[in-house]
Amino acid sequence: MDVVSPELNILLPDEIMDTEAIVMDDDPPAESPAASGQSQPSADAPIPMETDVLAVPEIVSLCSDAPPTQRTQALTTSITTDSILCSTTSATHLTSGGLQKLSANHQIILNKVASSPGADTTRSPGTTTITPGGQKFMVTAIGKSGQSIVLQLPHTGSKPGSGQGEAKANPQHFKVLTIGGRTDLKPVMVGQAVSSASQMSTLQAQQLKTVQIAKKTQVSSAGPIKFIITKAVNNKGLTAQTSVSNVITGRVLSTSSPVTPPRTITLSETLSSNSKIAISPLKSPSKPMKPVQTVTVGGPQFKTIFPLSTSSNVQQIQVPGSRFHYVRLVTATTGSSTGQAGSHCTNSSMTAKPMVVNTAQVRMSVPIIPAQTMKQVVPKPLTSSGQVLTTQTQQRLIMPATPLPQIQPNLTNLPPGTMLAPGSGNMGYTVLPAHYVTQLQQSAYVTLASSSGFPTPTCIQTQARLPLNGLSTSDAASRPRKPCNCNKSQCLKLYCDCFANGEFCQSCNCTNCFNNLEHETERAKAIKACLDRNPEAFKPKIGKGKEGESDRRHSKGCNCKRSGCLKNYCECYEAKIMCSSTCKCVGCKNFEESPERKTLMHLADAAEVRVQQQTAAKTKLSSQISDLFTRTTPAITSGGGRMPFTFVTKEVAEATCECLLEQAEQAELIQQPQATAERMILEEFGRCLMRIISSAGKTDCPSINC
DNA sequence: GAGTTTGAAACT
DNA sequence: CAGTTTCAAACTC
Repeated sequence: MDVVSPELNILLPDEIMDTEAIVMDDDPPAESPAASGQSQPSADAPIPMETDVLAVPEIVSLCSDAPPTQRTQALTTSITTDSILCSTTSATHLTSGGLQKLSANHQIILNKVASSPGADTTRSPGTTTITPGGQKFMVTAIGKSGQSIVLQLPHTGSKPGSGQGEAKANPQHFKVLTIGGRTDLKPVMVGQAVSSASQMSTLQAQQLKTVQIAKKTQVSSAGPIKFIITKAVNNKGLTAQTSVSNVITGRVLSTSSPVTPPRTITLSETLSSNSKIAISPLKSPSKPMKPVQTVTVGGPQFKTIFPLSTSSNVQQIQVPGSRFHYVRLVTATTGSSTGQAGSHCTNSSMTAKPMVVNTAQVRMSVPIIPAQTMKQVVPKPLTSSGQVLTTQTQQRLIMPATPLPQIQPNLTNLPPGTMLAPGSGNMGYTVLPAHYVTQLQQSAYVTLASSSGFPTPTCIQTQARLPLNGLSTSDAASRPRKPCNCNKSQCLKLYCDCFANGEFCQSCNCTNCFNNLEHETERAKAIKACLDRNPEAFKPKIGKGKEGESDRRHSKGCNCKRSGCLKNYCECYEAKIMCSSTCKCVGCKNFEESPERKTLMHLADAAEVRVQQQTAAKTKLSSQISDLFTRTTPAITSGGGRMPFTFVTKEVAEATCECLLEQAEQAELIQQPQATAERMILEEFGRCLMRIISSAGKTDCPSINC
């Protein structure tokens, strides 16, 4: 997968440097006559915006692809807010047409049409459509209390051959669409989808697809509408959810009149079978959100890329108990400010939820940090005045529209999972390590799961990682990160293992460390410098060898001269691989038939065996000691007994010594050899011990009689 | 723990 | 590209 999909790039040129969001409503004219009445793009505003409150109820409809006779129930709700923020994680390429099918099995077209009640919500161009077979779509309005919208897709027969089998495998496949900013997400089920709250548990257990649209209280009609749809799509349950998610930000058409053109939000994507979508409200009306603007681009390198931000809108966040730095990404805004940085994301249950998408084609990940769970350490103002703007937030764009000559050519060479976040540096990006993403996601999941009243079974997910310098994903994830000890490199050169592995320094012993978010500018520059020197600087050094060769081999090969490639100085040896033809080492002994290597291996094996034996012995000894202590404890507690050392009193010791001396005198008296004398003494000592032990539990003061 | 060795990375 | 320097990890004592 391309880092920047061509479809996405189509949208980028006008977006890259401004704060406009991606329009998600421009269906192809041929297919969307309903959308033809939308705000017409202009030179100044190529992307229609929707900013005004609708005076007329809007119809949010979800229609299936089924024939008109199988129309989806359309629920009507009055939407009082003008902007919608959604975030979506998906493998979808957002096209200008707003639709790109990746699979026929799961297609979701979410369409919001501003029209009077009763407007035709059937499957017509520009209407929301969900077409997985037998899936139900639940829409919940959270912008207004009690205005939950539940849309249910009729359990129509799936299109022949388009995932029908999958639909059968998961006959109850729900999708929840929530509109508004209400925090207490309690979807109301209508129709045959789910009729009671008690059924939500069932819903959770099943494949749940939730599309939740957070609506912002309408403050102004001038600003662009934020529209982020967040969807987490899992593949085949909760296990092995290696995925990448994509957040697509866009705008809703702006309407300034009650008689507005149809407002259409079209989100199209293809979901894998058994996929799940977890959508979250991103803000509440009372607390304007900070749009977490993230764009993830997945691919072989599992990149997560955050869009360029012209302002320093990265807020560093320190999560107590976490050894990772977190960063909150906040979009620049143009409206008034509240000065409440970091307090706008109010819905912890669904806000800033890392979404994981797993599709057959791409893997993307977008961690969106729940603001409430994080302690902001170094809030970075969105504006020069340090104020956080809360109105007319402008959604930034996902990916640069035009190629970034500085970064983009090297995007594929960043460390696995590298995330480019808006930064204040010259590059405008902050490269976040892969582990940050995972850790951040996991942390967010846990937080969300614990704090959310909304079902979150889909949130407990894990993210597989790509190999990290030859380590398997599990190894890379589980291995204890070795703290670095850098002094002069500021941890911004490849000397630093943390930096080289794409990690931030954390709990390291380094001095003058710049490998953290506090020095994002320097770090970004350093990364760029490294990539300039070597475009593959952050690629795993240990990769697959050529066909017929060893599975693992050093990409560059080592250059050892003195170590014989049998010490950890050698990167090949360190990676437990043998040197290959790519190595330029001298006196290499790290090859298959090398006797030195075999000897070393044997020694290593022997050492390992010894370690295991020692460990076993220690374990056994500890167990015995524990057992001994356990046996003596009852005597101590129940019989008023004493610890063993308490009855080896001074008197007892003196008596014992007297016995031993007497025994020695006797041996000397009978002129026994020294060896015999020693044996007699030791035997006497043994008898003394036996008497001490035997009398310990009987009397308070054991007597020693020779 | 201090000092040495080593080789990758960085620099020229 | 090659030689040199810098650097931090590995290693030794």
